[in-house]
This record gives sequence, C-alpha cells and structure tokens, in this order.
Amino acid sequence: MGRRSSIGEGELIEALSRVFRDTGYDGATLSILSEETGLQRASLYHRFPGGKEQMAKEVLAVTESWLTENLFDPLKTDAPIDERVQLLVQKLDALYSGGKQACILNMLSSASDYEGPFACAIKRIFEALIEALSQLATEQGTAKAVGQARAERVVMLLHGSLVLSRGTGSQKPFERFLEALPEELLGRH
Amino acid sequence: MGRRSSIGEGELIEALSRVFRDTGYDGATLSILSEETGLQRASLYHRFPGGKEQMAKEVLAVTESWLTENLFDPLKTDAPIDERVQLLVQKLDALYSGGKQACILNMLSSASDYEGPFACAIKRIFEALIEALSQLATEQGTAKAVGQARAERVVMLLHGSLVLSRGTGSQKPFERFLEALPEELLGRH
DNA sequence: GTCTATAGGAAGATAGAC
DNA sequence: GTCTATCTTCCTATAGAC
Repeated sequence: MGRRSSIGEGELIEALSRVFRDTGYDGATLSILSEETGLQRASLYHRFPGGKEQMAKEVLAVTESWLTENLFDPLKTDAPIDERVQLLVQKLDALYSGGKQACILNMLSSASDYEGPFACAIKRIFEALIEALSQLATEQGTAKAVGQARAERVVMLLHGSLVLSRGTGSQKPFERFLEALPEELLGRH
Repeated sequence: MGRRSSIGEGELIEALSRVFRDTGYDGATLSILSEETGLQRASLYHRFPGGKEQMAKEVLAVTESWLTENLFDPLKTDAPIDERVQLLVQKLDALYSGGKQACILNMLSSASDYEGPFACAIKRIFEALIEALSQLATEQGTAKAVGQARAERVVMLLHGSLVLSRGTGSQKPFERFLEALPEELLGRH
C-alpha cells in the first residue's frame, strides 16, 4: 500500500503514457519519466523491475483495455448508426486533443529496438480498431469486404491526419479528417 | 579533397538518411551513424561541426531537393494524366520499398527536441508534396478546392498506410493505398 | 514504497597526431 | 580528412537507508 503523497496507479500510467506519446520510446529518458510522475528513478524501478521496457509495455496494455472499454465497446450499443458514428468522432477528437497530440502507437513503433517487445501489442490494437470500425461500417447492410476496406481506410486517414497535423503544425488536417469520417465509414458520397 | 577510401558525399548522406529513417532522431546514436557510414565519430564531426542536429538538417535538405528533382518535377510533364499518376505510384512504391520502410518525415517529427530545427523543413516538404499532387488533381478541370482536398487526403492515406503497415508488420495497407491512389486523386469512383 | 547515493556504461562532443 | 584517445554529461540500473 502506498504512503500519503504517493501518486495513484492510474495517474502513474497516465503520466508515463504522456511522456512516451510526446517524446517516443528513445526520447523518454528516466529523468523525464521521473520528473513527470513525481517519482524518483529508484521508485520507478521498484514498480517496474523491467525498467523502461516494462513501463512501455504496461502503458500499451492499459491503452488496449482503455480503448476496449471506452471506445470499442460503447460503439456496440443498439443506438442509431449515425449516433454511434458521432460518438466515435467525439471520442477521437478528445483522444487526440483535436489533433494536437500524436498517437502512442505511432510513437512506440519508432523504438530503436522495436522488434519484439511492443510489436505484438501494437499490431493487436490496430487490428481491434479496424475491427470495431468494420462492424460499424457493415451494420447498414454493407458487404463485409467493403466495410472492412472502409474501416482500414479510416484508420489510415486517422493516422495520416495526425502525422500531417504534427508535421505541418496545424490541427486542420485532423479536423478535416473528423469531418469526413462519417461519409468515409458509411460510404455516403 | 578526400582520400582514396573515403565515402562519397552522396553515399554519406544516404547512409545517414537510412539510419534516421529506421531508428528516428533519438535512436540514431553516433555509434550507429559512425558504423553505417564507415566514418569515425570525429570524422563525422569534421564534416558536420553541428553534430547530429546538423546531420539531420542536411539529410532533410537533400531529401527536399531529391523529391523536387525526382518526383515533383517529373510529374509536371505534358504526358497524359493517367501516365503521370502511374509514374507517381511507381516512384512512391520505390521510395518506400513497397511499404517496408517508414517515412523520414514522420520519424524526424518524433525527435524529443522537435521544436525548431526540423519543423520548418518538414512542414515545407509536406506542403510541396500536397501542392504537387494538387496540380495533378486539378489538371482535368477539377475545381482547385476539390483537387487540393483530394491531394491532402492522398498524403494522409500515404502516411497512414505507412504507419499501419509498420504497426501491423504487413505491406498490404501500403499496397492497397497505392492501388487506390489513382481513383483517390482523380476522383473516379 | 519511497528515498539518496552511486555504480557502470554509453551518450555527444573535442583535442591533437598523422 | 581521417584517425585514436579522451572529456564531460547523461543514461540505465542497483544498493541500501528509512
């Protein structure tokens, strides 16, 4: 059990996520992680004996379950399809702060020792995201293959818009993506 | 003037580009850069007194002029539009090795001290790319705003497909992007 | 469970011989 | 223009007190 001024488990992972998301794996030094969590290096090692690699792994694990509970599952209600697509738009807007923040999946893919530790979780999350969108896309009678293709395209547009927004220093690409999302996913041109 | 066994200017920048593209800015240590170029640390500092930051800057500068000469300008011929779009597809396929390689713009955007040194060049290259595609898109009588939007979308899809291909460990997303590119850019649905 | 202190090594960068 | 050798700083990780 923690002492009085300890940081909570939730806030801890959240702070680590923020650092990995903003600086990437190699840029996330223990000094920064220590500063942002308010814990000393040694305290971080007590909580994560595996060091930085374990921290990133747990961040990814929490990200995965967070997305499942707060994005994928809420999209599975029996509310009208347009309502759920609007929910998707709002959630993505909040998740990436209107395009100001990068995606941790992209940032952790850039790890120099990428082969192995994160690849599996990242792949799983990408596929779960596509699957969730695919279910939305096919619920109005659209053929499965078509819905799947649209879902994959939306995921491409999402991450491409984030890359472009960061690269150009403008939130507009992400905003335009969000605006086009319903048409892209449901195929109403 | 160089000695006999020196690496050429072109190969030097090429080797540096490869490292930055594959490992990101923070992951590109001087040890790796030294190993991949065949030059010792001190030799690299003789050529780039500004250190790693100057190396990345020059890599971006060369990337920009390379793209201008080998991609943007060749698209400005008076050949049939479909022929030029096919050229674009081929060039992109080669540039990213069929989706196996990441984009250096995305990888250098992830630098921990991103503010400043690279932001400007990266932004310029993104805009030049969009502009080049926009010209292609509007040459068949399409409205300027529509062509611009399509060009931006193609750039999003390009980078999104690269992110997705790396994240899932499959070249298919990039391949599907290349296949859809002509329709996306010219709007023939 | 958190801390201070420190080990041990790799990072970026420089000096000076050739 | 390239090298070996070195400097300083920062890194990851551990030891041990509280």
